[in-house]
Amino acid sequence: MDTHSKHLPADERRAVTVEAVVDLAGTQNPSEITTAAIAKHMNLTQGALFRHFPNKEAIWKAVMEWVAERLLARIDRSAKGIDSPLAAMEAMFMSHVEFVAEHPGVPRMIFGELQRAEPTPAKRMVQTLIQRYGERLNRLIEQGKSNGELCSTLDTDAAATLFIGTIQGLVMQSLLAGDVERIRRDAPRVFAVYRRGIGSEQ
Amino acid sequence: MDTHSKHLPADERRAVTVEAVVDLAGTQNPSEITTAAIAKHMNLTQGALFRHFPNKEAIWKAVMEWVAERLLARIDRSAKGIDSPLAAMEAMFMSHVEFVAEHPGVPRMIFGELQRAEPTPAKRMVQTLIQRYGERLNRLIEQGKSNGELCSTLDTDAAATLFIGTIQGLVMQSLLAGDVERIRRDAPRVFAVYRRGIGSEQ
DNA sequence: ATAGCTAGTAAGTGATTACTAACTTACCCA
DNA sequence: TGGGTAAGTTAGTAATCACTTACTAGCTAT
Repeated sequence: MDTHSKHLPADERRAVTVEAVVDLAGTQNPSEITTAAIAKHMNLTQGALFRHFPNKEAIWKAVMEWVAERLLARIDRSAKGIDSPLAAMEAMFMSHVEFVAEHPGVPRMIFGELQRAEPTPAKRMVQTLIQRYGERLNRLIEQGKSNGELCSTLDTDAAATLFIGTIQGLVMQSLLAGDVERIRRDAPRVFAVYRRGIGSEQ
Repeated sequence: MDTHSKHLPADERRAVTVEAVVDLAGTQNPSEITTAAIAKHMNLTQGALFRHFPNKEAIWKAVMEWVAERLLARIDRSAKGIDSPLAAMEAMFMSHVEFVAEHPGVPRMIFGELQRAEPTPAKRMVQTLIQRYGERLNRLIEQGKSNGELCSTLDTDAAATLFIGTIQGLVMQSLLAGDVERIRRDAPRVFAVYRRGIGSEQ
């Protein structure tokens, strides 16, 4: 695992770099992560980073690619084989929460990237990530409506916005309390309220 | 209004500074707002800022004080005289949304401040702001439960978390679309889903 | 009117930043 | 086994940052 070999092939070094950034974002403000801090965290000199990335922007792009890939794969896997759209949404929610609890830096990076004024490559990556996320949600919600599991008069877009906001609210609470674990504990209770808001039964 | 008088009394100059920061945060990443940018935006030299604030941290503290004061006053005023707890919550929600639409930089500053690692004065101010916000919500939700307007088995903390998350979700959507106006348009539809999640009737 | 003070300017300072360039080390294959 | 290359180190660079200092302009009270 943590082979103490210095010289790593370029692709491995890039992967390690991405993980270092994700790691650092878990404990400090993403916008304050310097290339020196990244290098130090992976026992490398700062200059060596620029053998593998043309500039810092490219590092952020790679990081957001990593996030988009892993998060979408995770929620897809969690919902796979679940027939009930509502149950699939719950599985997506919980696996998303689990992902965030494992990588607390992720929601910070996403939000931080979104509020950039300039359309950086990393920002565009985040935008397509959330767009794809939204597509999956919309599909499930529509299925649930025709299925009868979800309220037939439900506003699909509003429900999708609220789904993501629900997670965002959990993240804020964990930031407030300075306690990442809290997000795992609160997630089922908050999702229960959300489910009631979109469900048909009662 | 925009008196072109240079020399301003200290307290007025501080107020103008705070407004400049709130303004700038509406169009650029709060963590990238420099003292030079602040000064330029208010037609002042950068050095002059330090006549009125000991350091940049103090500027941020003043800004978050401004936000906390105005936001809490706004939601208090909106809910005042409304007997129904649920109606009061809706009024709070809409006035909060209105506040955010007027000052799009506010949620960015709040989130940005929250994810600071060090407990800066500004961060503490945000924490007490959200704490007070939460108290008001908890009170209303409890009232609504005993009142019969809200589901009697509702998880109060979860409902409060989701209330804030609902707004956070709207903010994310507006950041994604790069369209602040969107938040006003979507707010009623998203709140309707939330209301269904906490309400008793159906 | 002018002295005293407040507010503003201009030009710095050192620290920190992303990025570079010259040199060195380790790996791999002919 | 030695030569070429990929990867790492060291010591820079210019730019930018928050903050300071020496000086100046303007308001106000005696």
